[in-house]
Amino acid sequence: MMKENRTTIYTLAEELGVSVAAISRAFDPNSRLSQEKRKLILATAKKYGYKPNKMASRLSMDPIRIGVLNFSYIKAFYTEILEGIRSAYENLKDYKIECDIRVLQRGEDQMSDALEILDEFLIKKYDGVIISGMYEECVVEYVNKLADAGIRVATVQYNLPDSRRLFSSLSNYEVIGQMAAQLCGMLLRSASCKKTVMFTGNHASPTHRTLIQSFRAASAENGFEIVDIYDTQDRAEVAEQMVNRAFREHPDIAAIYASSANSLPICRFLEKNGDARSVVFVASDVFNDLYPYLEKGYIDATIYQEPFKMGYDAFDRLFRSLADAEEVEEVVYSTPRVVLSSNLYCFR
Amino acid sequence: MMKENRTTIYTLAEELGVSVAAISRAFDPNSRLSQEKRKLILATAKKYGYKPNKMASRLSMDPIRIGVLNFSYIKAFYTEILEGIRSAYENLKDYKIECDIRVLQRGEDQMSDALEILDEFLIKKYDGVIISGMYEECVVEYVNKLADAGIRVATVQYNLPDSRRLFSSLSNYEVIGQMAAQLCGMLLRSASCKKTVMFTGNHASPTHRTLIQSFRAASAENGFEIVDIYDTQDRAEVAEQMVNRAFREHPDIAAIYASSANSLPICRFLEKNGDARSVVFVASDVFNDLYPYLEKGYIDATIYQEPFKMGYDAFDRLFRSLADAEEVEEVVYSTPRVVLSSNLYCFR
DNA sequence: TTGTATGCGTTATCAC
DNA sequence: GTGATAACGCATACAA
Repeated sequence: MMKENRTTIYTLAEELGVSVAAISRAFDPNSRLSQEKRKLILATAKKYGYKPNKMASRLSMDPIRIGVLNFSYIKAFYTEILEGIRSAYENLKDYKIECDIRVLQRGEDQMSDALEILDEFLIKKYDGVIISGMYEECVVEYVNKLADAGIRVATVQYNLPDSRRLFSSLSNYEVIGQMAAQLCGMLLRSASCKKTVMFTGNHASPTHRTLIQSFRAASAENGFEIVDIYDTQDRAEVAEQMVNRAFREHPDIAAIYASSANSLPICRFLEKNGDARSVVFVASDVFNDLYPYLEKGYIDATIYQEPFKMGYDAFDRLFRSLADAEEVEEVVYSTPRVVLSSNLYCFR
Repeated sequence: MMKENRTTIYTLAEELGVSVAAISRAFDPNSRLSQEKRKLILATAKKYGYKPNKMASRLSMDPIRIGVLNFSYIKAFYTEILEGIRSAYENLKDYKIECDIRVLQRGEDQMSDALEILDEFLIKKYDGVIISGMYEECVVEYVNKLADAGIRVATVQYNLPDSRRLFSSLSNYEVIGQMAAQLCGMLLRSASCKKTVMFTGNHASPTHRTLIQSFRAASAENGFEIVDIYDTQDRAEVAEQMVNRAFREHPDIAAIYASSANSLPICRFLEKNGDARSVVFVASDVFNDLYPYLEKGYIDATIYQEPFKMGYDAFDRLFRSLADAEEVEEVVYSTPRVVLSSNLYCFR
């Protein structure tokens, strides 16, 4: 077995007749080192194909401390985001990361509790903070306080573009709206009546505003007409009322797009109405209670945001930004998936 | 700033009055250590939530050496697989991995060249080997030789279930066939004529046999009829002949499913024939030349296998199996995606 | 600015 | 079986 020829700082130091410290410093832009020496080192490093081993380097450094605040809206959805964050942490923790995860629930906990936690993260001088599920204006100020202290903030699911967060990990709602429209169009292709209604979540959230706009814009080119849009306010009772009202006001509905996870009341309505099976129905998200309706054909397709991936990406990129000083794009999007009964099996 | 309280082997060693070596050994099942001591150590480790740092441990061990052999069939597809493998390597190389990647091309290189490389991997006593794009019977023997030498073998894209490979990273062709059928059914929903033809790649490969079977099985429940299946032999000229023949033999074709990446000749045919735009067309894979046909609407949907992910998963899991002695499922599937013109943008 | 020495968390080698 | 101790590849406090 041949002796391995790994090139390390020692190899380079010897080769160039400098100290290992010099080699090490050459790769840290904040480290003082003469221009020429740095240049020389970096050049020969490239020649040897040498890259510092992040593992070994992190080993001799202070741990990176990351705080996570999850203010859950729809529980299942945010659970998946959290699982993504945890999974990324699990994959990266050998790099000496400490992770402080706090989970609050809208309804049970108050916004003030959430903001208090952000202040706690500030006091503890964490290196990075991930905020998920918060879009309210009042959060901006807290994010900026963190940023002022040199703490890098990532947001998940909501953008907070007016804050000084480092980046956001988001669903691409513009694309989702277009996909929903195209699916409706495809399913209505040879249909005679193409009247379509949309059921949204809470109109107040930026999410649904984008979805409405995008779905509406794409309706024409996909050859159908949106006759009405109903706000379910993300509450089951309201959704139930709305679906009844919709079919009363438009008895000849040909297609439905539900842009929120609040689609079960609609499913139940369709199930009760015998011939409603022929109504085209495009839903959102993937969760347990939805499965039977996809399998029975009440739902034709649902669009999945992959919240796990959103959480994973947020943690992963925040770490890389912290550890490698890697540049991060301001927004990273998850790629929405079309889920049908035929591939549902892959998601359960 | 508080002093950090990381628990390490030293913490535990001190706590239990044993040496750090003992702690280390406790986590290696092959290491000799008295039963009671091991038990005690493992118990208190759990109490402290201690897990050995894989990073630091790999640092003091010999590098893990992995050989990769890519025998490309469709170039674009295998390039993506390779990129996935490279990306996983990039993410994991801090764990002291050495990676020897060999790329051959069917047509230019011979099977014997490929097998020779496997023998070279054997002689070099690599720890793991990844084989991608090889399904022929003769490969089995070589895989088994590697396995005999204690080398763990993973295959990508083809299964080789009769060999003693450790696991395979595959597309789920059964699901893909069902998805294609459901998409055809959806697009034909209100159509009067539902005659469908299928164009496959090389019938010889296990891939297309599965796809045909799965697509055929799902056609009935999706309400359409398969009137013919044409083998394009994965060659453009043949595909061109076949599509001409298909429309000659069945002038009233309502839908087409092309299960191989060899779908461009079909696109061109449809483009030439004025009213062919109304023919339902479900294609396979995502690559540059396909974009315009999706955008113009000749292709309604294409099913993407995410070869990048297949390569990534293969490398990632092989490493974990090697480094952590983690159990690996025998088969890991990528999750096929539905790509439409509306979300095509996410893939280019 | 530059070099020396030490530590990071773990395994391997060698003694006992 | 068990315990010291030298690596592993790198960053940094400290000294020069």
